[in-house]
Amino acid sequence: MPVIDSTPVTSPPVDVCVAAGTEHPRPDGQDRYTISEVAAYTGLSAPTLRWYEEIGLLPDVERSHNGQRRFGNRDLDWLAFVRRLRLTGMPVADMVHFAQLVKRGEETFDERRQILERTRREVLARMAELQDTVAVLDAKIDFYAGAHQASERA
Amino acid sequence: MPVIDSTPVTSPPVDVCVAAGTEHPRPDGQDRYTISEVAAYTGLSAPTLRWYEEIGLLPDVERSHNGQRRFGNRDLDWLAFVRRLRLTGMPVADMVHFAQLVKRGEETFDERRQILERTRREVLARMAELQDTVAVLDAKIDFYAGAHQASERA
DNA sequence: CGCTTGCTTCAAGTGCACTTGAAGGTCCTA
DNA sequence: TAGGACCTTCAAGTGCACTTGAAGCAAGCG
Repeated sequence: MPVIDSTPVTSPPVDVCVAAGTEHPRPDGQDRYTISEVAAYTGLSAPTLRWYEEIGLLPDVERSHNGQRRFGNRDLDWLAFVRRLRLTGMPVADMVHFAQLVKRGEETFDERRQILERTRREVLARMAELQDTVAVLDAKIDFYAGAHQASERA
Repeated sequence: MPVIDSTPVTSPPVDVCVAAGTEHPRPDGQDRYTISEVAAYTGLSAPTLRWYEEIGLLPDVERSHNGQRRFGNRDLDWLAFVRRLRLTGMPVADMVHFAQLVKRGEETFDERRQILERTRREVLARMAELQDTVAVLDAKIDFYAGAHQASERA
C-alpha cells in the first residue's frame, strides 16, 4: 500500500503557521507515526493522546487499514503548540475551543488572533510575576547563604 | 483585653527574611485579622486558609479567647510567599515541607537554600519557555493579522 | 498453532487543590 | 430574647487532567 500524505499541500489554508519551525523525525511524505512513537516523541502518554483526540483537541487523526492511529507531522506540530499553550496555563477546554476554530477555517482568523493576543498578554504578565519571584528567591537565598556563612565563621 | 503581639520581635531568628517588603493593612502590634479579612486581602477563600492551616502550610495561627483565628502580619507575609511559590508551580506538598523546615529553625537553612535555588532554576527555565512561547504567539498573531488584512484588501 | 507485542474501545479510578454542606457556637443589635 | 452575622469543625463533594483496568483485535515469530 502506498504511503498517503495526509496534507494535500495545496489544500485550504487551514493553519499554515502551525507548520512552522521545528524538525520532524521523518520527512513529510513518510510521516505516519504510531501512537507509541508520538508518545515517545512528545512525552505525552498514549492514553493522553487518545483522550486528546476524543475531546477534540487533536482532530482528524488518520487511521491505518486496521483501525490504528497514524499520526503525521501536522499532528506533531499541533501537539507542540498544544504543549506550549498548556505551559501558559491555558485550560484544556479553551484549547479545544481553539482547535474547533482552526477546524472551521479562515473565517475564524480574527477570533483566533484575539485569543492569542489575550494569551500573549497573560504570558507576559506571568513572566513579570515570575521575574519578581526570582527577586524574592534571590533575597531569601542570599539570606540563608549569609546566615550559613555567619554560623560557619562563628 | 490588650492587643497581643504574636511576634516577640527579639525571639529566635525563625525566618527574618520573610518579614521583608510589602505593606500591611495594619501596623505591627495591631495586626490581628479575622479569617474573612485575610481572605479579602489575599484572595484565598476562608476554607482554603483553614485547609492550609490543617495541612501544615500555615502553622501556628493564633486564636482569640473564643477559638476564632487571628492572623498576624507574619501570616500575611508567609501567605504572600506561598502565593509566589504556587505561581512557580510548586506542589502544595513541597510547600508544606518547606514550612516544616522553617518551623525547625536555623538548622534547616542549608536545605531551605537548596530548595529555593532549585526553584529559582526551574523558574528561570519556565521563563525561557514562556519567552519562546511569546515568540510563537507573535508569529501566529502576525499570520492571522496579515491574513485578515489580505482578505480585507481583496 | 499458539504466543507476544502493540494496538483498540469503554469505563472506572486517581491525585491534586480546593469547595461545599451540615451542624453548631458566640457575639451584637433590635 | 430573637435574629443575623460571623466564626467553628468534620465530612463529603467538585473540577480538572489525566491514568488504569478490562476485554478484545491484528500482525509477526518460533
